[in-house]
Amino acid sequence: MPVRIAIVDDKASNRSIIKDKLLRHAGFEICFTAENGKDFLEKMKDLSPEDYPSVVLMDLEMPEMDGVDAVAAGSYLYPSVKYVMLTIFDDEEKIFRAIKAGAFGYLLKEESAENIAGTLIQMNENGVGPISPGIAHKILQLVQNNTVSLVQKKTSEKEKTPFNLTEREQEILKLLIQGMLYKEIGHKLDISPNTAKKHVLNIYGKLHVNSKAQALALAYEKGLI
Amino acid sequence: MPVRIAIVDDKASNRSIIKDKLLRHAGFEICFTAENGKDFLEKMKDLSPEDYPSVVLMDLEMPEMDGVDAVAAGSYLYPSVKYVMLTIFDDEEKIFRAIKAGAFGYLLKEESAENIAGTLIQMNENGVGPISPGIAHKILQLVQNNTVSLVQKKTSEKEKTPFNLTEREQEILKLLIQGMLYKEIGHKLDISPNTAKKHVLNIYGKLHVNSKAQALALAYEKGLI
DNA sequence: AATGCGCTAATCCAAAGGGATTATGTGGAG
DNA sequence: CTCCACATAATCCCTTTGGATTAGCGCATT
Repeated sequence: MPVRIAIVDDKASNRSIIKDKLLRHAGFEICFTAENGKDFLEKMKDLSPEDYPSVVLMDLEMPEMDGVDAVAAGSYLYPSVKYVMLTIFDDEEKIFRAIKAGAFGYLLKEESAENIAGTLIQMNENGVGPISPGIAHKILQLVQNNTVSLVQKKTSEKEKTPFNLTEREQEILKLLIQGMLYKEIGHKLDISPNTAKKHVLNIYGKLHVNSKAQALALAYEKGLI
Repeated sequence: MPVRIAIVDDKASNRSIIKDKLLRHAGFEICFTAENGKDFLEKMKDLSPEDYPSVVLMDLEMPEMDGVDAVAAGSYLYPSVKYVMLTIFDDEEKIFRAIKAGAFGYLLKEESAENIAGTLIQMNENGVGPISPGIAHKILQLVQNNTVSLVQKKTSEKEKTPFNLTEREQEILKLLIQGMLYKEIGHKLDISPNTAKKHVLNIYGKLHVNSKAQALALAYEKGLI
């Protein structure tokens, strides 16, 4: 059966360009088009469930109601529908908000202009949300830049020891990070400063660094503090 | 110029399969291969910077040192190198940790088996990290499932000069934080190591600390990185 | 009993760091 | 013009590190 598509964009020219592209391929059926988020939701309300589109291509920037809000509402009201953002913007904030709102995919127009149909077919085959490489890269950067963080760890994760540091070594790394000297560490832990030093050097080996400063930098950067 | 590639995988068969695939295309040069993270880091240590690979294809599951740790250390020690995870696993936790550790791309072996070369070429052309659709989808789900949250970075407008450090001193503090020696700082800034040292000692005075480690700790704590 | 690993400890040596001080050149503020 | 802050540079002296090595002890696995 054909894939039922809805197109939401405030520019008539965009709507028709996309529509034409899709109709050149068999297997697509344009369900309806809308000019903005509000228009989309109203048109959805008039449909009976069997007439719902299975995919909505949604522009982000629109008057009346933008794509983020439309997806937020739509993914709640019609959770069976897949919402794919199709926009020229790659602003991190927008990407993040759209995804949080429930977007199933996120395509940059220029990246996929020639390939919307192919992308949608692929999506329909393997159930994986389409994401432009550029967007995926942006998301990856979001994660890397610590602008994003893992909130919950699910199961009782065995909390892997970073770099195979032993407990003692982690303990000593913590003191190292506080700027303590070997002798101070030794005194603090009631061991010889020589031993403290030995541990520290062992840590260097595991971290593949060769100075306190490098160890600290690595520890901070990788968050194994 | 050819793209210099290193391959890190514990299975010799995998290494040669990947190697063969790449060598069938012009424009790739296999820099070296390694059996695990430790092996990789050791081989890197023996290279001069001009011999560094520009891309490292890294398996995730390896004995001795796994891909996450290797990338964590590698992305710190050799930040110019791009690390692409190439694995059969798509566990969310692993994806997240690998990305946090500094992975530039993340490919599923089965998805890209026929297409590693193409993916790498694309990456080299547009500077965008390669990510398998399946992985991108997983990341998107991570964001959606509230397992991840946006951490608002607060950017203070006032741009306070921390601790009355001069511009030069801040510049030097940054290098200090990267774990550089006096002589390295001196070389980097084209000044005498003695001068570098003088600056560092002046910084200590202003920060009221008396060692690199303490300075770093304070710098990180106060966020004047 | 033997093996392996982690924690403890020590020693020697060379390199780097920390502290104090002195000195020169420059540019801006008074 | 002079004063002062800053960047530059050097020297002396002592402490701290980093690297390599050796070794005993306890504990768990085999």
